[in-house]
Amino acid sequence: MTQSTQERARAAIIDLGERVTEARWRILEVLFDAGRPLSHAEIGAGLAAGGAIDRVTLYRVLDWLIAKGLAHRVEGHDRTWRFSAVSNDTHGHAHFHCTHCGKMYCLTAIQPTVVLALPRGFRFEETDISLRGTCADCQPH
Amino acid sequence: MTQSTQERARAAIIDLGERVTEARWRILEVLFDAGRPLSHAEIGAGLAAGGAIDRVTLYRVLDWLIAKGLAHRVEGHDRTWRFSAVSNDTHGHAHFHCTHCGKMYCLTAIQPTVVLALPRGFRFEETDISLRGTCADCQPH
DNA sequence: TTCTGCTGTGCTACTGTGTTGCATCAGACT
DNA sequence: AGTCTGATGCAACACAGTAGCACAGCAGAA
Repeated sequence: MTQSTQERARAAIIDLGERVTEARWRILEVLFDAGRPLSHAEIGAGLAAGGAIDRVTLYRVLDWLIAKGLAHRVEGHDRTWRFSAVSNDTHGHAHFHCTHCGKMYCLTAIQPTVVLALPRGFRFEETDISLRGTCADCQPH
Repeated sequence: MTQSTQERARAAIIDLGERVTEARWRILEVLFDAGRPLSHAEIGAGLAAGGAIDRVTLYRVLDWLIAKGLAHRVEGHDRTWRFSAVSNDTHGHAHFHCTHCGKMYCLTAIQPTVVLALPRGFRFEETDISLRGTCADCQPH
């Protein structure tokens, strides 16, 4: 299992024709394994087992993954970025942020419909829809 | 003009039966004058003219205003909180964040419609809808 | 108006997230 | 294996937000 996501990660970088460094494929592997947006700290914890990677390198690799289209960045409700591997549909899906455990989930299955109109002169670029609540793991019963 | 928002601010605090301190009414006055969500730094700048107020006090007064229902907190795209005076309809409106000048606007006139369904076991509490783009002041022409 | 007690304020110091500069190391190609 | 470019690690920094504690100012009583 781990082997397969590791190979997926390496293959994704090779496909771009970019240098396959340890930091890159290990970080991407963690993102693949998670399947949901992870905070910087969560990624760091996920990497710890196989030997820690420097904080700064982690930030730089994440920026690189985003620039290369392998990851995307979401903002949480706790003023920290979350990073997740890019799946087929990256755009237009909402995120759910659990106020109890802090975990974030992609609501990819759900296509939100937002009806909006802007004041004159405003130019729209992107919409973020985020939900707050408690996730299934954090329900009292 | 300034006189009237100042009096509005003092009156709002008096109505609660709470202590009318300089920090409280001056900060609330700045929020009333702005009419849009302000960052901590913007509020600080707005206060500077009449004598600066300590950073920490500013945070505490803002927390107090929120607790008392006189202000609400919005998150921007730059990982900082924005604070705005509470108007008639506080809930359910979207926010617009200008990627050029960083200013945030409330889209109170617009009632967004979001159609969403959650995975089993998830309990929903609140939705945030935020738009990114360029505001009227920052258009090229 | 002055006194007094409570609580709000300011100062200092700290945490955590994210960034910058620079020397060193390692991946890819020959 | 050798070389070169660019990625990594380290140290230091920037900035938002928070905590503890002593002092000051607001509001009610004398």
